[in-house]
Amino acid sequence: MAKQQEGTVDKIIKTTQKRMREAGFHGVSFRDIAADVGIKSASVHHHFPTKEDLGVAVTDAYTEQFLEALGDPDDPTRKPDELLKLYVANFRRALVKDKRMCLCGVLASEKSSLPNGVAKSDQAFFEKNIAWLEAVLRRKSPRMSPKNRYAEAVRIIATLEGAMLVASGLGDTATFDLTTATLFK
Amino acid sequence: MAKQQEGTVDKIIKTTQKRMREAGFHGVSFRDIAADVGIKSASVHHHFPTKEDLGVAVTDAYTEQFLEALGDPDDPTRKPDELLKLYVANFRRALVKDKRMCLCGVLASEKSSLPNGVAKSDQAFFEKNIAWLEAVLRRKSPRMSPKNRYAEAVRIIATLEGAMLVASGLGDTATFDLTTATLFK
DNA sequence: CAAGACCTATCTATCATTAGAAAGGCAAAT
DNA sequence: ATTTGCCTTTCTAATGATAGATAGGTCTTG
Repeated sequence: MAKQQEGTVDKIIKTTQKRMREAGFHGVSFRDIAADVGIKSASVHHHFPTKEDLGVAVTDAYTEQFLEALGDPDDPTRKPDELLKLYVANFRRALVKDKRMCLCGVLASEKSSLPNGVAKSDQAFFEKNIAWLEAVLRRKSPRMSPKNRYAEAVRIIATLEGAMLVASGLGDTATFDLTTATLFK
Repeated sequence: MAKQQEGTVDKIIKTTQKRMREAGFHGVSFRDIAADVGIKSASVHHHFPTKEDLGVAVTDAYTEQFLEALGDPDDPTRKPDELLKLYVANFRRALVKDKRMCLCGVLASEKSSLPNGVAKSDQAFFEKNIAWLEAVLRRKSPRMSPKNRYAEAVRIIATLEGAMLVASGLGDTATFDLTTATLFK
């Protein structure tokens, strides 16, 4: 049976993302992924020869999907404050709806043990998020210095990642709202 | 040769902590730990029969050591503001000096895949930290409501864990200072 | 028929875990 | 003081399960 399942690659990426957000890079195996998708592990290797390849693909897809949901930070039809609220809502959804940490947060916590390519893709997630936030802040507070803008952008993403982490550690997603309530003021 | 090495258990715990902070629970093996300590993996099992046992011991030891470094939050000879600065410094040291994430932050990010005992010990770390912060805040701002005190305590630890995570993701420890600079005001 | 997707089958390495033996320390019994 | 025996620690050796990865075949589609 060699049906070229239209979405096998997508299924693999989606399943891997889910599992890696639960167990980290080292807590996921080709066999588990294959079983979820309904194929054999050799078939996963056909699409992603090495685990590093798979990790990079999953991380990049996650980043792309995340940024796509945010949209253009310079879109003149949306106010900076709305965009920042959207940003928080995006993280909130990842935690409350998916019941899972941010993939790139999980990977960041085990970064020094990741294959090079995965570590690089993970870093790109943070850099792109910071760039998006800086763009919004440039519109919101044009007089803020670039240095302070960068610091504020980092502070926002750090607070959100931290809120997810602690909510996860406490096993209580309500903690996220408690933490992020005072993010902007 | 059956020399009862005085500190074998301590060495195992220390080595495991170091490795788990780099690679997470699933990224660590009995063999690696044994090799670091200079014994065989069977000997590690003698002290910690299962990986869950080892994980619990390491997490509890980390928590105890962490809280010990903080000291009594109600010590009248130390001002609340000093204690909060000490708290930040404690996290900073973990990141900058050890060049590693907080152990319990790493474990929190893969919590849903942890053995029950480890997940429980990890949660205890956060609860005890929050209790310590609440105690300090009770002295610093006696008129603050218990609910707000809790929220503020969670916000503090979340910001610190998030700052570590993002600093790790960016591969730049300076990010930690940038993020935590405006923690109190 | 050529290419892509998936398979069976297998490899080697590593995983956590266990059984059983050797070796040394310690203390009661001699 | 020496012997006896237990306790702890560590070892060798092996278990079955699982890891990532590969070779080569089969089927389907274009």
